[in-house]
Amino acid sequence: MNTTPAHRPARRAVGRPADPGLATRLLDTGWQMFLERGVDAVSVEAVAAQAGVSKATFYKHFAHKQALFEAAVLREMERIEAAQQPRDEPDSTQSLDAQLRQFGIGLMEFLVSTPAVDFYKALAGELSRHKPLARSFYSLGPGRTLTNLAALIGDAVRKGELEAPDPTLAAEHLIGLWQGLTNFQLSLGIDQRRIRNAIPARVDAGLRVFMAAYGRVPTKKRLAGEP
Amino acid sequence: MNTTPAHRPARRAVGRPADPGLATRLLDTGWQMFLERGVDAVSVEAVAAQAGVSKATFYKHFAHKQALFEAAVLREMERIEAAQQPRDEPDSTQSLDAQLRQFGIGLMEFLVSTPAVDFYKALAGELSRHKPLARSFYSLGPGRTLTNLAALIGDAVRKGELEAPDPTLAAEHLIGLWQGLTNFQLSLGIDQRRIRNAIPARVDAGLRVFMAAYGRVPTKKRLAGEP
DNA sequence: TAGTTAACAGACGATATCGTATACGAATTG
DNA sequence: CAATTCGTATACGATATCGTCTGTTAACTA
Repeated sequence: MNTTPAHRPARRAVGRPADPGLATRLLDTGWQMFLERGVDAVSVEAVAAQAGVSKATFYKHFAHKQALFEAAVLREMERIEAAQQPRDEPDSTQSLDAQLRQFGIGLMEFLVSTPAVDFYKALAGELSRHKPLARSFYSLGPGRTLTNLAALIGDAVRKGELEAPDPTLAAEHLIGLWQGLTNFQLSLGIDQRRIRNAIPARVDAGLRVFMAAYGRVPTKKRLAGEP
Repeated sequence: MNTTPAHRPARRAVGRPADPGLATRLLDTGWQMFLERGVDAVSVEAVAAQAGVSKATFYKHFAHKQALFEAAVLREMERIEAAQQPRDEPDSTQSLDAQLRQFGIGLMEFLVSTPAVDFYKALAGELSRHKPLARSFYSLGPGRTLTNLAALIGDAVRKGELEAPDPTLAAEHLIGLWQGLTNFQLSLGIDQRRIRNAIPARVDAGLRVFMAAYGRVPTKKRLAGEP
């Protein structure tokens, strides 16, 4: 049965070896084209050509065009999940303020990043029809961020550093403060650069407002917007 | 030349009168189908059939399918603009708090409404490629709201009711507090109903945080989330 | 009633894309 | 070299949709 020894991982070493990067290349190319022109507007032939591959070869890797799209979405979701790991675990030796700041900067930098924006656009458009996918994206992305931040805030409350009866609501407030109207601007393709540059200031300003409301000691000294 | 008296508004009263609601009906039907299935996935024939009209008749009203889409977008933008008029002019005899509350409830109810959500989905998806349209939507919708709220806050600052060095930033903060993560939830089709029901509570909670930070007298008595 | 215009029904040619199928070239192992 | 597997090139049938066009009926005015 096996042409290879049983203790080795089964591998077919006969014949021309498969191009190892092909599937990835197709995913990359296809995803990018889908984002630029929309799924329906992109033909399989075009994707194949762009990836330097014949149409027949494409169909050896993906059964339908739709399969390519779904695979690309899944891969993108894995990336989003991976990007969340390091972001959401702030250095707990730091002060609360520094931890929140770090969280905010990580979050905003992620939200502004091209993959996130693109993914969100695609999702809002094509995938609001795929309810299950949309749900799992929410709990994997925004939902998870909310949970993590709420946990951080909850800890601070227990330590007496914050006063927040509902940590989840507080977390949502903080995220809202950071976000402002950037969600609109980003998904409409406006001012991406300016937003990116303003991230630290934006995070600080939001944090000051947050602390004024939720801080244990009312720290209303300097207001957001002034040195 | 004129078959009608010159002092009358020119009207062609000869022949079978055009169905007055037809263009509107086509716009309604088409827009709805576009939102449900996406522009490319909807055929002209399907739109015509759904509107109870033959394909030929469709083409007498719109040159292309694209023309229908663009016309529908423009109409939707006009609606959005119209919906803004009454919302953004709060009763100035009321207290600041009441005015802001009114503004927030109006805003959130609008954001949650189906037309707004649908339009936003469509825009993020299909129209992020139409830069000019996207820009004008932003300044007509979110941008305008921001301006109006900033003006309201600026007035309050001049009256000594608020302390906000940068009213626009303050306005963005307030909107962000109100919005929270609803933008994600809405455009992903999650929990629309729950969000709608929670609007007043959400607006109040956000407002309390806002006042704690920007209020002239630190009003940090009861925090958001507790009676 | 005659003239005129709106709308209908349906066929049409022109494309475009899908997914498949066929035959050939390329790379690798034994 | 022979066997084998990957990929290429390209043609193919099957749809599907586009936008047009023809001929007919409906509604209304003068």
